[in-house]
Amino acid sequence: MKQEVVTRFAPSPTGFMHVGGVRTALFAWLYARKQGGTFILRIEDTDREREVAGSIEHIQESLKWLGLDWDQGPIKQSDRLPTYKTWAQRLIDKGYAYADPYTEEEVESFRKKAEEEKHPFLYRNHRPESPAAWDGTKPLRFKVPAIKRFEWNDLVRGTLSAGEEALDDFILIKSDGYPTYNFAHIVDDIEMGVTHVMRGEEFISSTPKFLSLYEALEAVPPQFATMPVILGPDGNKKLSKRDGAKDLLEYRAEGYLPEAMVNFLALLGWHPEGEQEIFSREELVQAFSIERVQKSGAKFDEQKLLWVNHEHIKKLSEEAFAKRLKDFIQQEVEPALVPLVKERAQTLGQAAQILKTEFDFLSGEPMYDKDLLLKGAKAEAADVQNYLTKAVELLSGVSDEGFTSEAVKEVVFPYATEVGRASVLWPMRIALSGKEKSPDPFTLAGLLGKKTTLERLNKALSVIK
RNA sequence: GGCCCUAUCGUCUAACGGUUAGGACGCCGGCUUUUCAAGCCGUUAAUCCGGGUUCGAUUCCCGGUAGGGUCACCA
Repeated sequence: MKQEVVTRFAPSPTGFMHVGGVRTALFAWLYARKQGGTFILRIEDTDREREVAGSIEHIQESLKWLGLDWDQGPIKQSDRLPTYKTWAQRLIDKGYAYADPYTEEEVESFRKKAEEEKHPFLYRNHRPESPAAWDGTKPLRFKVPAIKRFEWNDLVRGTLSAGEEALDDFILIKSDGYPTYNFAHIVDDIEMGVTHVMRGEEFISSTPKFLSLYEALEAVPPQFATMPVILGPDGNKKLSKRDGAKDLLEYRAEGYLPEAMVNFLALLGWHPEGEQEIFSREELVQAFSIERVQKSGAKFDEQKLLWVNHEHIKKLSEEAFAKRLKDFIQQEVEPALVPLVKERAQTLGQAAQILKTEFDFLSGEPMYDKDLLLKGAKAEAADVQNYLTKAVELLSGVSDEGFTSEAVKEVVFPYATEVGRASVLWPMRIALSGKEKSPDPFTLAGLLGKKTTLERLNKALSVIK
């Protein structure tokens, strides 16, 4: 009988969605979807101090943006306190849990001493001989049943192991009545039937504790798949908020496409067979496999993210891109400009910027600068004047209705080629756009129409004089 | 300090004992109907070091080195 795959994403509500967490969520989601399994969203809100209001909405919005839908949840651990108490009681009954008799200060002094002696701190060295019954005012600690070496399989790393030092009597229930992560996540994974746990490297060293707890609870542990870390752009440090890591939704605000983000994140620490780089969400689901997840950490390279994003923009139809851009800038976009912006902008943010600063030639009255008009022209002012005059003359011969960019090109281009392209086309382009950077003069003329085109050319002529 | 993990171009990665070590991003250069963008073509660039095993190691083993993780009433 094949067991159905169940994965989960279990963030804590800190108000910040870092890309590392998102990538872990993505892999868990990809695997669940690929296997036709279940993906659970669970909120690990057992630390009341760190909880930030609105986090749960923030998490859900982030996942929705990326298109990572969940089948169950959000399940809040804070709603399940009685459950953890029940499971804790089982451990107490079996003699695998006891009340911690020490004060926080006392434990702290043990820790300090161990640190000074350069030994790892192990609470179990201070295990009380006959602890009082747990009344809920003191932390409840797990009594590790057997101090031994652990070895287990990781779907990404292969066989992993740890010595006895990794085992300790950790806290199950805090003195405020809330369970710790160490306890709650295991109870939940058991109750929710989680089969595959995707998680960060930082949990490798605590795995023996988890395994020990599974044994005490007589439950079968899930499969573990350790994800590689995502590192900051400089150095080898983990990408963190402190080093300027952005919240996921900041990328949305900058105009990245969710499918591009998913594509980029999937390729950070995973690679399918073959040399394809651009994938749709569905293609990723098809191609995904845990076996091809990378072991070593990967740097988050925004340059490549930009490229991936641009590739996805290029894949969009003009209509689709126009719709996204409109939604992004919250205003209508001149249809004629859409294809021009689409090939230039790597993000919707860039598109908005280009529209505002470079492609405003349709509306505004260009300001002319003689130096700029002549800058790229490989001819004297007097010659340029002659060329433009001739261009005006040629364009006057084109009918109003037939004044398309193709028609403009047809009459101007041969002439420009004859006398020197740059000498005609550069000043013409500047005359029409007023900008050093712009689309080509034919496109501009077609967009502006005959009347405006001629007006602008004449005005430029008067400036050159 | 203990325990643990990792190691191919600057970056993301391919090559699961035999390749001129491949691709992509970026960089640089060139081409294309002027600028910018796009497009096309091309150049540069890597197996951390030392031992084994083997006819043959990027690949397997051991040891270094480097980087990282962890040792919370945080997750």
